[in-house]
Amino acid sequence: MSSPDTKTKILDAAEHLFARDGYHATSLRGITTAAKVNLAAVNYHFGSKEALLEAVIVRRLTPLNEIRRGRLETLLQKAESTGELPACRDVLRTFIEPTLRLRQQGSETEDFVALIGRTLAEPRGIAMAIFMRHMGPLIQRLFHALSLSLPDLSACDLFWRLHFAMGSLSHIMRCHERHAMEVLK
Amino acid sequence: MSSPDTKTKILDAAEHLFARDGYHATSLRGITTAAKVNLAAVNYHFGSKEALLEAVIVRRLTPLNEIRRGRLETLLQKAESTGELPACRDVLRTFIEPTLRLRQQGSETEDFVALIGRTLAEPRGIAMAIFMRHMGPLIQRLFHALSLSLPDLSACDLFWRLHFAMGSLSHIMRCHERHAMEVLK
DNA sequence: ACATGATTAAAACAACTGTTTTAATCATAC
DNA sequence: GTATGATTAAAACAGTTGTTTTAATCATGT
Repeated sequence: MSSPDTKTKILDAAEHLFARDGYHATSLRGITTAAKVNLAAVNYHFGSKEALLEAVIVRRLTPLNEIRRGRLETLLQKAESTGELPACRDVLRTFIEPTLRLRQQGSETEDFVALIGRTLAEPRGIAMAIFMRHMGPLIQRLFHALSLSLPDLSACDLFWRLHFAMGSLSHIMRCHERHAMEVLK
Repeated sequence: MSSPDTKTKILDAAEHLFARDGYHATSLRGITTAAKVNLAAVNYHFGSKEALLEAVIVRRLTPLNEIRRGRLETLLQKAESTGELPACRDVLRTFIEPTLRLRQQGSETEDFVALIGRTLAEPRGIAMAIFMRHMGPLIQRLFHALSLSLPDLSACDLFWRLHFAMGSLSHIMRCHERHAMEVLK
């Protein structure tokens, strides 16, 4: 059990503290001491505090989005081949289930889920800009799939429904309890 | 139109900036320059930054809770006098409607609503401690009223339902329409 | 007009912030 | 072993933070 390398130690500590206290309330010194790492290591390996936040988010968001995109595309292909409309419920599942499954994998990823939930709750924060930069295309694809599954719904109405669904998801993500899965069901 | 006094100017500016950027991302210098007031005025009138946050919250939360408590008690009395159970929907109304009505009153109170919504989304933040200090008794009373309206529900289940209802309310409070559009592009 | 207390103004305070710099240490290849 | 580049360590940097201090100004009552 060799100690993980500096970069990972920083990412883990930052993920935990950003999720617990928020970006601005967390200092680099707090992160580096928690990670048992020299202060300058953050700027050496990541460049800046904001770049560290982006690295924390990207580390887990990229593979997560890959899973979501894969499930969404197969669902769309299946719908197209059978000529039927994709079910709205199934479309949302491709997005939400991988997220909640991530939390069950361990307490590390639990911090990440809480961080994202927190990010969604701060519309104009730094984290939100980073988040949207890596979520934009997938959200557009999700919106497209939903508009297929609900052809009679206006784009405006669909926007608001998706908006509220995201609000509920962010709430579930912030409050990590086992009941979350049952609620979706 | 005489300019409002220093205390009010500070409260207004702080309310706006706390709601927009969050507690930690807002500096006293940012507040005092926005309020066109000397820097030391904050510590003179309020004592500290945290006490200012509490004053910002209390200013609107106290009268709001007074309305909520009044509506809740009259509802409970009416139920007791008629011997019927209070309707769950009506109980929640006493809590939620005054909140949403506050937002319609103007852009000032809109900031406050956003601030509270933001507070509810940060479970362990400074604002949450202040918030709960002034909400505790009323929430207990609300929980009691809800347990009356849903007598067959276990306390545990009721807790979780109320928990999710609060999550939805906080989401609604956080997102005025203009912010919402940006989030989902 | 004057005295008294409340308020404002400007400056300084120490502590902390993210970042940079400079040296020391490490690993690795020759 | 020695040279080379990557990593770590310690210190210093300039800027900002919340808070205090000191003096000036204001308002108010007699």
